[in-house]
Amino acid sequence: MRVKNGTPTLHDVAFAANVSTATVSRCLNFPDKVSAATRLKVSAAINELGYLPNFGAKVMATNRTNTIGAIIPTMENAIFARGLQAFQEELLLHGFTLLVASTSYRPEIEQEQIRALVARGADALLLIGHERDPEIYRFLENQGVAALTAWAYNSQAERPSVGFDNRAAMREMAIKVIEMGHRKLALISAQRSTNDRAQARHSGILDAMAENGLDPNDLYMLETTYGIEEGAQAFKQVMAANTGATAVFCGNDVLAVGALRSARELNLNVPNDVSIIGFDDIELAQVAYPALTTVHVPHREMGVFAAQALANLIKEGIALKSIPLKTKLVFRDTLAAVAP
Amino acid sequence: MRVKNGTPTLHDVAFAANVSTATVSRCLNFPDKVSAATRLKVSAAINELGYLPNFGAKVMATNRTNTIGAIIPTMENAIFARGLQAFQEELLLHGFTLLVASTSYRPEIEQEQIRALVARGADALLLIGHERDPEIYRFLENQGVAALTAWAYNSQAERPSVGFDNRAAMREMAIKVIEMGHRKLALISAQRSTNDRAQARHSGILDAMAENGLDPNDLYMLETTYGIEEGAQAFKQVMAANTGATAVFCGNDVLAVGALRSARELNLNVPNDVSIIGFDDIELAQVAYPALTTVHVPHREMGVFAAQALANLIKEGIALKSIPLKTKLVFRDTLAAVAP
DNA sequence: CCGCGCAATGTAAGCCTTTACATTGCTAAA
DNA sequence: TTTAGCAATGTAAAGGCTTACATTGCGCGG
Repeated sequence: MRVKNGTPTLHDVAFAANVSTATVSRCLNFPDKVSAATRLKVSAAINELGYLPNFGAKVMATNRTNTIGAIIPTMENAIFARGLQAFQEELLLHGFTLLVASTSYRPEIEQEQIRALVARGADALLLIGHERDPEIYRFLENQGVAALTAWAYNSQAERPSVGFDNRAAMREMAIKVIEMGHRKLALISAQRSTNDRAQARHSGILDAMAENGLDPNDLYMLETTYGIEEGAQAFKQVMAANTGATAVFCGNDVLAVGALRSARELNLNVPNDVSIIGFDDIELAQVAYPALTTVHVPHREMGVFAAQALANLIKEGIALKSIPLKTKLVFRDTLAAVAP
Repeated sequence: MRVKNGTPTLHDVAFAANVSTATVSRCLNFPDKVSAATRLKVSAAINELGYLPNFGAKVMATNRTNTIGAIIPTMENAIFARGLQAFQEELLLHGFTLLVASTSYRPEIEQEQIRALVARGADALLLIGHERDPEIYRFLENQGVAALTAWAYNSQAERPSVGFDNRAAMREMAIKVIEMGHRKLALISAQRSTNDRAQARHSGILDAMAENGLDPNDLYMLETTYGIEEGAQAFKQVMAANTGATAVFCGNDVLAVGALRSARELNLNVPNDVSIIGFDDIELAQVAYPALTTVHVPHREMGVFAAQALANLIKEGIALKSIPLKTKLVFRDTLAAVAP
């Protein structure tokens, strides 16, 4: 008997099982279209030969990779890592594999990455936030690749998204803070120009101020990049500015934890001298000392819903639709009523 | 002029540019094998048609996806998220895309995932730790898919790996601890049966004890799963056991942070009543209060080296070889000399 | 002015599956 | 017994790229 050299193909299996390639293919993809006897013969042959379908050929024939791409700023940020992990787990349940790319928060890079993942055959994409060059949406449409936005929800947005209303969430927190007697507020924000979540959170505070008789122009705002160190620096600047702020909002928990550290270094008591408020409720928030008051975001849920929506789209053709998720205020130890 | 309906193919581009498909292909893959004039014509045609190479066809023809798979326990663990992020960034520089799968620390699932990623056309794989059914290595070999192990380095291991010597690192830390007068030690470890890193760290402590006249049998050890809460529980058990331990090692920073919380709840002063030592040096370690003494692991470096090694293997055929990385003890505020 | 050698380009086979359509061989109704 | 209908299986085309090999045409040394 002649020994084949390369990896076995469908043909080899068909030959070994004494059936046609079509039958083998059916065994693999639609087992109940094949009689039990043949199925047995075929699987025996497959096992014996150690056959594994050729990925490229399969893609070529079906025009489908069963792969979904996600493009996030960075996995080092726990809020993305957590959501992405849930996304991946759910994807697996539906038979999809996850392709990951990251942008380091740089929009130009996101474009490149979108093209790269489409070129790599992603059946659909998960993106973060709405802010994006319209041209890239045209590109996706031309290529027939669906995209779902996550980590943000905006009822006005025309594109489907799974997420929460950053503006409403921050507004809710700000209202509480103002109710506790704080009149002078500050915000340490992420870069708003390239981050619609940061923009929305900022707007939320402004909303709350306006609704409660404070002048939104009085909000002392400062932008910085992501990181504990950056938050620490920013907090020092806020204090140095002598605005009399009694509550410092931070665009995310990481910045807040940095602020907390600076407060300790400046010998400021949190929350008695100054309140610090985070956003996201990642692990850090509980571990920080004092434990951080923050806005809880259902990251895992978001990942799961996103995966389900995308899987349903690809497998069943069910159109994407937006799914709003609820945030929750978490009061821990860094927010206190202002001293009378 | 007839308008084509579907997405444009190489043929269409060739026709539009009035050259052969081979020339277009060369333009894309070996631009300097083509004259400047043709290159121009061709790129004009590509732009006009909005041509994007068909992924499946390309894979089929080259038998290469330019995709590398990584299988990690979970992205929610910062040590993997950070390394994976660096891995992905470096991969991108070399023109590869990252496919991610996770195992939730379950070995059976890892097997499945390895097969899944190979079936999805991964050109090579990144795996965590050495512990693994030999059969799966045979499978990888048969499929011609290389695998590199990371997050662990073991000079005796026969497979190539990029990582650090967990045993030596923990031993070094334990020696310091013992030098500071600690005689009763405890360890809160991750599950050793499925985690060779946890095993190695345990052995490292045993080594240090034996070398310093302590009886290794006196180490009070307790295994638990990953999580702050789990660490907190475990710490309470350690204290309840009344072993008189003055230094509690933790298999990782997350467990250590949990232990720290429990210590606070038990009104134990860290480090005066009890020292707590972590491992990994993730962000949490600096943020914890008191800041955690721990072993710093170069996660990003590890990811970068792993990506380089794999890229070199696939593109240049340079064989993988093991790369040992250095850890560093980081002394912060949770370790103190034992009171005389 | 000839012809060699080389750079540029073209031709066409091959990569492996899926699947529309064709065929076969039954069962069961008439 | 005949045959319609159906389940099981087979045949072969299609899918779009890369690349070995063939061809063309030009420059340059002799």
